[in-house]
Amino acid sequence: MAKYSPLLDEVFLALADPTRRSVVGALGHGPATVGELAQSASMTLPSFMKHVHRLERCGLIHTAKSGRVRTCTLNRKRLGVVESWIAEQRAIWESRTDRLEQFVTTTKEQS
Amino acid sequence: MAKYSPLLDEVFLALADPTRRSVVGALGHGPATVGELAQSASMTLPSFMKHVHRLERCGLIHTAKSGRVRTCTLNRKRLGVVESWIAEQRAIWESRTDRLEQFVTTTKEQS
DNA sequence: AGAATACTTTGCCATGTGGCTAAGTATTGT
DNA sequence: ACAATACTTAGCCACATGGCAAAGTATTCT
Repeated sequence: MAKYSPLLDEVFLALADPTRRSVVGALGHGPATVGELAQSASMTLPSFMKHVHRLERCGLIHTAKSGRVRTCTLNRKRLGVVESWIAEQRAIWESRTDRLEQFVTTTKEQS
Repeated sequence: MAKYSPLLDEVFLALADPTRRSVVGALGHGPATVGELAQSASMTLPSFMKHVHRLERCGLIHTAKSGRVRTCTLNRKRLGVVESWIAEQRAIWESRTDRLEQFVTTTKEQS
């Protein structure tokens, strides 16, 4: 359980940048083109594209090119991996496997 | 709304590393010393300390030294900033401010 | 055809990240 | 006192990240 997950690495890393979180927020309202998003981020296109690529690579967004315009859409489900991880942590906290409990349990079993 | 949050940057970045997520997972069972944690991460202490510092800096864990031993404890509440951010995103999705809705609303107002 | 648009590719650069070894410091055990 | 333990500090290194400008490509407009 709780194996190493490259996907979690990528998703958390993607969200660790204000520009990218702001893109996620913007796309929450609906799809937008790379140009529109880059402009609102006041950043050059090449720089901005790196953020788009990173978001796309970990599946947080999807992009498609039509003519010369690339449109980005949010993949809402992908945030689920973060929620799942947090839920997993909660499960650990709530499980009766902490040290004190373990001691008590073991002691009981021995009696 | 949804201003730039250095705390979110730090928390997400802290969680974007398997070693650090594993520390969070381990501390979910209860406090542990730096030495114990470093050993289970099969990493030298200096390297491991960087992870500890990063986790502490963003408030995900708290550490205290007693004698020559430093003990780490998880700050469960800190994961709340991630949950809040995701909740905020959900709120955006569910708000009626997407493009189609905005168009409809604006059009109605104009009539 | 030629110009304008919207990316895309390339290459550069400063800084950050994550690992190590070696040496230093403060506690604790004998 | 001396040795062992548990960090801590300092310094090095390879690679990743995040920004830019300049030049290239594919569409669309006139």
